[in-house]
Amino acid sequence: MARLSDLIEEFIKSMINDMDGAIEIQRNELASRFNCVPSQINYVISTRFTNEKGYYVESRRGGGGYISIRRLNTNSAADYIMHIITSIGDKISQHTCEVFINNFVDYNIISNREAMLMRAATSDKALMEVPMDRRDDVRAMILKNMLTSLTVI
Amino acid sequence: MARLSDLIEEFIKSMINDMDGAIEIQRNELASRFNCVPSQINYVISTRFTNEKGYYVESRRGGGGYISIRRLNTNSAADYIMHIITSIGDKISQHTCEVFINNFVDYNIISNREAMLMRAATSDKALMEVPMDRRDDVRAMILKNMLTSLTVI
DNA sequence: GCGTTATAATAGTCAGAGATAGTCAAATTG
DNA sequence: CAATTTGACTATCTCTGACTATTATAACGC
Repeated sequence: MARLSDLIEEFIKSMINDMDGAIEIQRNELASRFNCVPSQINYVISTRFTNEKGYYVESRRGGGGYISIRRLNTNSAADYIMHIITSIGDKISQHTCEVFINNFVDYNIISNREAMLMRAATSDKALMEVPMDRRDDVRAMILKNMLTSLTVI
Repeated sequence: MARLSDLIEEFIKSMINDMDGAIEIQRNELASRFNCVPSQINYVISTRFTNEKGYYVESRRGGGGYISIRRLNTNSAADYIMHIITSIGDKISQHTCEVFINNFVDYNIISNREAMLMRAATSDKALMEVPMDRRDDVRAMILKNMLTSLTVI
């Protein structure tokens, strides 16, 4: 049986996605949407939207009160990636490409496995079929495309 | 006379088969189906669904709790990938490529993020710089290279 | 008008009840 | 004896509700 807390968590997360990383909700409104007591919302927030999980929560009581939830890091990771994408020109060598990829691993933006996939896709070995003088162009496109896919979440 | 534990083991295994390698059960429900105490389920799991025997078990207590059992792909994942690699010819269309990638996700061989990276690297968009009549060759090489990298880990 | 005091509208806390699963050792079986 | 079965006790997660805390706004007294 699906837990109510999980449903609420999902709902909030998709709201956050829709709203580009930050939302402001009203506890009672959300509770009544899910037919639960308001304190259940606190439970969900305190167990699922913690700091360690990358969220920052603020709230205010009284008339016009609210709970705001912001997703941390994710956006700055996306920003960082976007920055790198724009800094990559029309061409990139295999070596420079690897430097970038290693940086992403260092910054915890991608996992080791993901790094291996990216290296594999941009290696000279993979681009053997492409004439040498066009390889760095193709590589740049592939790398940019992969990076862009990461910013979509 | 067949021991109860063996019956439960068989039951779980056939469920896993029916469900393509992964199930989620409720301890109490299963116990009452076999008219035994709940802890018997733990016994069966700890003696028959161990890591060495190729299973991965997770559980959660509390309301809506569950026990999930997954059959590991261990070496067969690498075997499966190698098999796919050899079955990919010198050319592959974007569409066929995506079918493969989606299958890998379904078989838990790659994560969703990894799938996105692979799609991004093999899309026509990424290969724009490559002349149309060479694209499927380059794509095949990139895909094979990425797949090979996965077997190394 | 201005400061003070209710009132209403929020959100927070915490402890207890309910719903699961885990552990371990004694009893049983074959 | 080794494997299985059982059950009492424990651990963990979820849900609920009573009580508390905070804030905005309206009402009041001067």
